[in-house]
Amino acid sequence: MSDVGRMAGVSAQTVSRFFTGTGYVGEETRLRIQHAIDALGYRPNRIARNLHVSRTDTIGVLTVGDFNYGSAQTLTGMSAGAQDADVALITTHLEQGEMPRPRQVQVAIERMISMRVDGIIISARIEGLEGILVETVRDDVPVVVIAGRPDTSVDSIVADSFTAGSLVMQHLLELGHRSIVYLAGPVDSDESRERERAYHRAMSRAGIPALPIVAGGDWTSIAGYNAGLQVEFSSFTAVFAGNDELALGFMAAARERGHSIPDDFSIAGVDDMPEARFFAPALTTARLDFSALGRGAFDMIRRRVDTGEPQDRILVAPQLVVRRSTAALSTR
Amino acid sequence: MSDVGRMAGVSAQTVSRFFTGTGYVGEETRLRIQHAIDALGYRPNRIARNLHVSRTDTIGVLTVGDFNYGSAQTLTGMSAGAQDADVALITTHLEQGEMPRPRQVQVAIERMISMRVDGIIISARIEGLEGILVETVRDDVPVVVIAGRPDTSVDSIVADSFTAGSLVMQHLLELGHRSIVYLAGPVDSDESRERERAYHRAMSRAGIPALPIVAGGDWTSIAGYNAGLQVEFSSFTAVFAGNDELALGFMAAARERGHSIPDDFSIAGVDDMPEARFFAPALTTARLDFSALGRGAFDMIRRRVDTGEPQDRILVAPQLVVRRSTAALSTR
DNA sequence: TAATCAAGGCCGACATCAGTT
DNA sequence: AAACTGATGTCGGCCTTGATT
Repeated sequence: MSDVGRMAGVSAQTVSRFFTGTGYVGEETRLRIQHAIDALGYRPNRIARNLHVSRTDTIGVLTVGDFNYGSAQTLTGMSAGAQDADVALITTHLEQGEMPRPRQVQVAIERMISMRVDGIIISARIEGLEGILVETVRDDVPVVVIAGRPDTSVDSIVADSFTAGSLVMQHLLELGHRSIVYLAGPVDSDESRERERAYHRAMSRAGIPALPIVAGGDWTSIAGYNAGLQVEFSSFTAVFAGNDELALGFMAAARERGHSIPDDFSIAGVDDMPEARFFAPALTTARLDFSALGRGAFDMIRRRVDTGEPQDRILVAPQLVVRRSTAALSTR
Repeated sequence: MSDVGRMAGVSAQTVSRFFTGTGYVGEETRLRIQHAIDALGYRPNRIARNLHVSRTDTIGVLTVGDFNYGSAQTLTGMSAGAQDADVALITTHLEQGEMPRPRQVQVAIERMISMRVDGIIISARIEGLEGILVETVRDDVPVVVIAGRPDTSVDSIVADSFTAGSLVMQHLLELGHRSIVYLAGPVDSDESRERERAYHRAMSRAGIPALPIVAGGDWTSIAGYNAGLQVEFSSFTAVFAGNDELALGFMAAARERGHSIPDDFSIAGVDDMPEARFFAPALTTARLDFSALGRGAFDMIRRRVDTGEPQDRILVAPQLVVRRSTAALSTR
């Protein structure tokens, strides 16, 4: 910076003013400085700046597990927000290994704080997160959590899985189905549990005994496929799948075993990933706008950073999309 | 830091040594310092550190366009590398809008350099990238590009689309197909063009006139679907789809129009996304290991940062996965 | 008085070198 | 000599104060 100043015949302080816009810089001086910057190929050092300034225009993002449609879209949404706000995202991605995850999370957060991020978005359900937050974050930095369960003390945003499940269940019930089974996602997923809760409530409200939950284990199509290989097809007429991928795998297994959809049973998922409408048959599903979710999370952390005030929990509303995989129960 | 020193009864300098591991710190002093750190909840400020140290342990990642299976997996791979190497990723995601993209890219790179990243990974084909690199990066920071065309002057890594295409074409030809059509991805995509090149070479080597390219427009299943609505089905017996998603959409359109696969025609894609094996029918495809691609890109930029030497271009090898969507040409 | 610019201190760490047991 | 520790200067900006036109 002093080089630039020297070349432009002014002090380094004036060059600083040139960049920050603080104080006055003469028109002619401004030109000379700009000229010197170009000539020298000078680039301001954000690090030095951030040492002084409290805000770094940087948000930390923590994600866990493989990117599926939902999490990738969520990240896209956050990135869009960051782009618009001219903020940099520092992303840390943790695998879902057997390693002591809480420790990893702690280390990751610790480093983000070390880098003086303005805020942190945690885009995953993490076991014992509250404890980590209390112990590690200690209000040093605002945190927004994208997670199913309303964590009491933290700002949070989430796709409304319960309503999504309710929409699907209502649809299946209206079609006349009574033997409905829930194909679950990961057991430790709030989203899956919320959808399951919707399942149970819908069943009990309809006065139908709930069927045993079919466990997928994770959100992948493979899990759905494996579930479909083991399940007893005579026990149900409709499947509520925790997400579209599970539904896809399940349908493939059903096909292999000689069952046709929706003639033999109906099936519906959650998410409405772009591929869902091209499944065979096209999948009925509850659409979730993950891009808006990510965007919302980013906006939320920003507001929190700006105002310092706690933010109201946000639920991203689902929308039922009816396609060919669900049909009225045939009276056979 | 000086607070910690004061509390532990030592100078700030000794505390610094405590963290960096440089020089000697007495056993007992070490304990006192650790104690003070815990008591004060002190966290070292990486920003201040980076002001001094040349390496920031930070890599910038630039991505463009929506996350599909490939790009999401690539990001996962890079993140895994970063996690292992204890490096932070600063990600910037640009939408594929009509905005003057080169300008956006330039701004994004400029900011990364301002943040003093150790290196930059550009995970996309970008129009006029070489110019931007020359003009903006100016050797200030190493760059690795994930892109289809061997950019002469830059380190690069890419999935071997040409071989992938060749594998698929060889498979289709061996099945007896001669009327094969290529369902293209984005016109400005090197990957799609490489696959198309493989198509043309395979056809000419087999002494068969190439059929007109069917344009998808982008990589999405919707593009494949639209193409499938317009195409003349009597003109081919096999389809080489630029990727799995295009194939999915195309199959859905074919189904709608009363064609069955692989009886009426065969189809194969590229990628082997996890869903591909559950398509109806299961999709033959050339598997690409995007996770390894991302991992390789990260390792490459690290080596470049460490050694300063140009890295050899890496091609990630594909692998043919034969499933039910392709069958021998029936002699009708 | 208003516009413009310079000097010096400081942010929080680290390197160097000198000093102490 | 070896193990340890402290003082000083520096990284590259920004802020405050004060001087100059």
